[in-house]
Amino acid sequence: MNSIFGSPELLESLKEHMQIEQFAKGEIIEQAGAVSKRIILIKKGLIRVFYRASGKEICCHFAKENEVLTGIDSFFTGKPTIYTSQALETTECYSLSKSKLDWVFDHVEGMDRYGRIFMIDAYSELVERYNSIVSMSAQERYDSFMVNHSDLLNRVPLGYISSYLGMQQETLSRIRSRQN
Amino acid sequence: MNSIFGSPELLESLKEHMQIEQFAKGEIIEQAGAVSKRIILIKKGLIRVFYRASGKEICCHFAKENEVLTGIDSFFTGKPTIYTSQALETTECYSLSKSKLDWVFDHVEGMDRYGRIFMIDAYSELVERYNSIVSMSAQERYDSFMVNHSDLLNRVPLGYISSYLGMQQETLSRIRSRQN
DNA sequence: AACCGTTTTTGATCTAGATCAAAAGAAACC
DNA sequence: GGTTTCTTTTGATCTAGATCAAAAACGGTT
Repeated sequence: MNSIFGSPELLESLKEHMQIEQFAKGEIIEQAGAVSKRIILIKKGLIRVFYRASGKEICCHFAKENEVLTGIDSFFTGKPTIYTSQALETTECYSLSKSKLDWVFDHVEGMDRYGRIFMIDAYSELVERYNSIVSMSAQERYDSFMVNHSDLLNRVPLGYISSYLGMQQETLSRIRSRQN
Repeated sequence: MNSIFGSPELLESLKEHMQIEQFAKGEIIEQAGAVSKRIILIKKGLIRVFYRASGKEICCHFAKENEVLTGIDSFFTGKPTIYTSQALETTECYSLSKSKLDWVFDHVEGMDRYGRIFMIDAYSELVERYNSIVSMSAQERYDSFMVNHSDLLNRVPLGYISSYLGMQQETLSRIRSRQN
């Protein structure tokens, strides 16, 4: 999921143009309403991405070390994002500004292709989440989360995970307890 | 949603390399399990895309005239698709084989960029559907479908629409009747 | 260790939408 | 026009998960 930075060698050379940013636990990295202006590669830490719908915060993504984070809806389209991202732990990132990335897209051979492939990956991931919510029960969604992201269970408050899984916190708690 | 073919001029020149294909009502265009081998631009008609989950057919997409259809999961990755596409009306298409499109990606300047943008559009659309299923009631999903796709209501059997909207056919029927 | 705020669990009740079943309408076919 | 088959509607019942409410558990802080 970090193929947007192309090959490992390309990533190394891009790092020269990237800034290191630090975020404290709880700090807002990007606020809903703004235009996403940087792409982030997480070195260490954990971020949640959420949006508001009918008065509630809905968590739609977690990103941890070695993963790439960007408001795809906004970063590539230039429209204001509906997503807020927040550090859940002390987090250290490499960040690349949009203007620099645009420069890279325009000047580095093959970069558009990496971008296209990055989007295909993101799309496939979303398709899976969509299907899981349409055709799986709360229990099944929890099971599948445990298979793919069991490490997050101890790093993320339950309420964020439950909203990510599309259920109430109480429901998740009950599922978890009847599991032993 | 047909930006994958680039500019209107590019589309015109691509049409020379495309075949015209006809499908009868009910005909299967691409079967689940196969590798998607062509991209289709619909000239006239209507197609549904569905997959099987827990014994049921779930409709995940409709495509009509002037829209582009491809198994994104398979066409770009080369893996077998889980989707079946079927003509719901007599349908006429332009079709471009994967090998030709790959050639285009390799030889036509700027094509990867169109591909990337096509993916961004597809992604945005999916995000909206995902959010609607997570945070909207059956009634609200129906309302929003009516705003965006009211024309399909008379062209598509109710059962396909209900599965597209993530509800039972009976539920959709009831919603529709209490509307007057 | 006692206090306070946050997170998680447990209990009781409610409801949107599923499921099961059958009737009513439409189309398609001879 | 009547019979068969497919589609939609209507009715009765059931259930997963939501909601409301309160108790327990878990940190931090002083």
